Amino acid sequence: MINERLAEMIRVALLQAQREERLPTVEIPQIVLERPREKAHGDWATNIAMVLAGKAKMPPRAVAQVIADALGDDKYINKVEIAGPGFINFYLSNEWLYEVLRDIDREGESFGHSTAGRGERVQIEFVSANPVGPMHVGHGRWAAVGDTLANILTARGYDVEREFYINDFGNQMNIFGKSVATRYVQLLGRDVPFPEDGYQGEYIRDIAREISAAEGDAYLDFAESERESLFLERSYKQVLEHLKVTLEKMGVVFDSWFSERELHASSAVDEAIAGLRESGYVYEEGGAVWFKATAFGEEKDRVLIRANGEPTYFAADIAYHKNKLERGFDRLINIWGADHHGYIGRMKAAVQALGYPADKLEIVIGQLVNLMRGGEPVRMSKRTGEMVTLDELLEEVGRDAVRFFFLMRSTDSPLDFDIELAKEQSNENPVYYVQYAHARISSIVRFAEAENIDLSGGIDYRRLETEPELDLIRKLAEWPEVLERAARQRALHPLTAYAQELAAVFHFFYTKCRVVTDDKELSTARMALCDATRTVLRGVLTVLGVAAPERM
RNA sequence: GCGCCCGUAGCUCAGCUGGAUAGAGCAUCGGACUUCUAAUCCGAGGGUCAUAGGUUCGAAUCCUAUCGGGCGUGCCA
Repeated sequence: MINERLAEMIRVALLQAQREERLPTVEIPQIVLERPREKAHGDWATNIAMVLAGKAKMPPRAVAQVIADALGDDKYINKVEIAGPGFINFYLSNEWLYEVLRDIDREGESFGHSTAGRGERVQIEFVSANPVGPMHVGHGRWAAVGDTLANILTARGYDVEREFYINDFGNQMNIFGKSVATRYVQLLGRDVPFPEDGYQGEYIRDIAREISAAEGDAYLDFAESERESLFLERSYKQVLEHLKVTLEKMGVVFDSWFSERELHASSAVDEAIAGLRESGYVYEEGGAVWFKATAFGEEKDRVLIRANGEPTYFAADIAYHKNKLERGFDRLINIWGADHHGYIGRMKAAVQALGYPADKLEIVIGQLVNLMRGGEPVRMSKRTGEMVTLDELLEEVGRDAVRFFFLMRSTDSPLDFDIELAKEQSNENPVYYVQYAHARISSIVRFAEAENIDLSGGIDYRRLETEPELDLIRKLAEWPEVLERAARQRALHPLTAYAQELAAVFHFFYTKCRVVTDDKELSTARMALCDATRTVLRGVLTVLGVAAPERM
């Protein structure tokens, strides 16, 4: 990228200046290039002169002057300027901008992608909702975040796998079976109390109703425990299928579904504990089996097997992570809700106890979604029965807006999602703003083609020379940097921000520059610019999982 | 109590490893369609960056303290 090229030029200039003794021979720090906020300050700027001034015992501007004098000519640099307290500002030539358009034309939607990940195997585990009911809105956020993170890491050259960990073991499953069974019995007229900790949601009744509609009272005289376990299996399957359908509506497809039950069934949990015991990180106390998390700087040790002989969720999770690590991934990324953040330390401790470096496991913590309806908070608990499900949200707001909204905010800040607002605002929605830019370009391209303007006969990019045109190309040129940074920081909201910026710059260009004119050469060049913009816009929308409509 | 995250415009939020005059959207007000999509564009108002110190050429950004908010701190999952 051009900033790397500039940094290298500066480094060469510094070395030369030092050789010529115009600068004292001090160690050269990392050369940082940044985009100035003010357009008047050029395309790129560096503060290197100010950083060096102290060590060199020279005024910053004098250092800057020496560096500027030592810089060689470059066809992509128009002008170098010293400004303010000692910034060196670089103004790029239009030739460089035209080169960007050629890159986009050559690379298509993969413009901005790279091979930086070198095929490293990354597994992202996300959503992992308990299969005891429909997904709530928070799950939708993890789905969007995990899927898009997977998309951008793929674009950066990583070999990414999406996995859903099914928590289909333990107490909440039993309660689930008991809830359905009770509703079934009630439905058939028996006055039995609903379990105090049972799931209140209407969907429990729906499942019970389906069973009774299909098979009547066939299960009425079963022993309670038998009925419950039968209904549990049946309902579990149904809910799992439903999860997949909902995720598909979100545009999320998992490569792998991993069942917690399998761990227990295959004695993987016992083996994991045995392994830790061999390494000396397990002891017994008070009838329970403990993991020595304190050996890794944790505040306290954690129970693996309760005094009643039941393994904890943590024990299963250790076995799960052991399994993942043994599958040969170079890196594991888990996306967890903020309510799990106290869990990170002990999980990383466990990873180390298993003999792996702690940073092999990376946890992306996301704050939760506060669902609102007309300004009133809506409770999200599975037990209230009145929650708004992800399905309903998708139904009301639509997949594109849902995904875009979930990705718009920094993952580690809580998200207020007001359903009424999202519906009312649908025409003012940022997602429509971006999609409209795409549709508008498509319309222009259709019109231009009808006017016999085509790009196959060669394009003279030099005809693009006004500020709205050049600004648009500059914005296109940012995409690789945006993608790189988002992937590195595991942050998605810069992607939606960029999509909006690109759309805005295009809309401005549209009002200033007519594409189809009497000047065929100019029309062709502008058409090429529209085409490049559309290509990049598609690339952005693709990683976001949002549609790029041809018409609106 | 301790740990993590957070406090920026009326509202919702950006602000990258410290940089030049703190930004965007919404909302408010005022303009722009005989011409490729007005779901668009242009302009205006709106800020003690929670508070107080510190670090330095330079702080919304780093450090400390205080105030305020969220989450966690299970032999739950």
